[in-house]
Amino acid sequence: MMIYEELQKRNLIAQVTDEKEIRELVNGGKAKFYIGFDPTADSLHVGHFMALCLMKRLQLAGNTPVILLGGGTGYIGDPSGRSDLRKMLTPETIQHNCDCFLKQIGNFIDLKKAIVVNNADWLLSLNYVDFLREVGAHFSVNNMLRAECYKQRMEKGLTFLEFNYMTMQAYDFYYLHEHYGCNMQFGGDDQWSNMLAGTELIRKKTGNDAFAMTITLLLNSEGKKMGKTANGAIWLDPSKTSPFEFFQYWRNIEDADVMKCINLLTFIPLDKIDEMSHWEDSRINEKKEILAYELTKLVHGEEEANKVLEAARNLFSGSGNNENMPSFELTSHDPLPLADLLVVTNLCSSKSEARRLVEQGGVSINDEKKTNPAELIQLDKEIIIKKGKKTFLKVK
RNA sequence: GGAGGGGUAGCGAAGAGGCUAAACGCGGCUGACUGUAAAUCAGCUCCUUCGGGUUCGGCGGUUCGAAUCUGCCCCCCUCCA
Repeated sequence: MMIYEELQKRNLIAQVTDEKEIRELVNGGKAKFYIGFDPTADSLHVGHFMALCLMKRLQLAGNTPVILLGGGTGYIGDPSGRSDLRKMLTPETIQHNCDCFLKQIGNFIDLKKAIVVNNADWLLSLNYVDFLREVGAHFSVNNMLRAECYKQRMEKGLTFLEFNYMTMQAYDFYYLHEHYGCNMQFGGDDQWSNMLAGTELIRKKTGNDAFAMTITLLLNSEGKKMGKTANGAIWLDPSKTSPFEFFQYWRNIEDADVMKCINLLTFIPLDKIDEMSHWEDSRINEKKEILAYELTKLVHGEEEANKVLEAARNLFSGSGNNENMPSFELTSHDPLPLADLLVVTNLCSSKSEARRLVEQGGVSINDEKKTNPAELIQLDKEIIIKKGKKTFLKVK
């Protein structure tokens, strides 16, 4: 099966500008495609992960990826899909975030066979009046305001700064087209208007065709964005989201979302996926485990995935082996009241919360339920704290 | 620049001088039931040394007492220019 058909089968493709042309380019390995990553945080998240997987799939099929770090667009902030103004980032933060991104991207993509660029290199030195004449003249404000990404903001307020984001992204595409022969752009479905602006700009300025394709947004069965928890995004950086947490996130997704995620996110061959979709309902947990394992392997490596899988199995089917359980190292081993211990180990964010949790019977230590938040806990040897049904922590 | 309407907990939204750490809904957490799922049911949901402390865009003022009244400032929305 050709790569384009595989992407289709996996439901990865949301929208395309020209299906026939894109199919030919991609299947023939002739696509030089770019995906932009704006440095909004110091780690990539699951949304980026999908884009990177797509990049990897296309790279394996012989196409050339162009990784665009948004060192310049990070100064503006994309209003798409946002209900409020993004916080302005300092130049130092932007640089730091770009560095973090590139390091993580290198874990997925063979950078030797890819082109890495940073739009700071051409955006930051633009001359305002020149830019308005060269690029601004090709944009219709009337059309821009009709774009979905701005419509949402027309009520809540949109700054001129953000309004220009689309022109920047379009210019990126044009620049990459001119200097690197880039003929295609991929991105999240919320980027559609920005991407179209790019293909139009290229056509107007050069008469050439360029193409755009968006990736399906990862939504759960309730239509909400996946890859987020109450505590924020699921990060790919192990120091921000531990491999165990990462694994558990996928292990705990709803039944209705399992096959969709396997399709969209894993590299499991389609015939195997087809077979899995015919498994009996009773094997649903097996599917979840495969999903969690495969993704952990992709993001954190096979060794780590094996450890985490084993840790999860031991914890939930209770063989007693806790070697790979998430752990926390104390700096002091003096006895602590239980509530304080929960705060110190980051299991609770305040003592009040800790106290409530204990009083509601949500905490046990070494399998013994604790109900007194003031109880002094001896810490001279290793203990295992269980919070709720699913959170385990080895404290040493 | 002018006129009007707003800013209350993670979000939505009541409250219009003391009975308010602030109704209600969503979300989140814990417990029960389960399959580490969903649905359902029950409890919890600012911090605390459990005495109290700090909150309703910000800084002042009035008052015994302010989320509520008041002055200025910031931000958002609608209309006018």
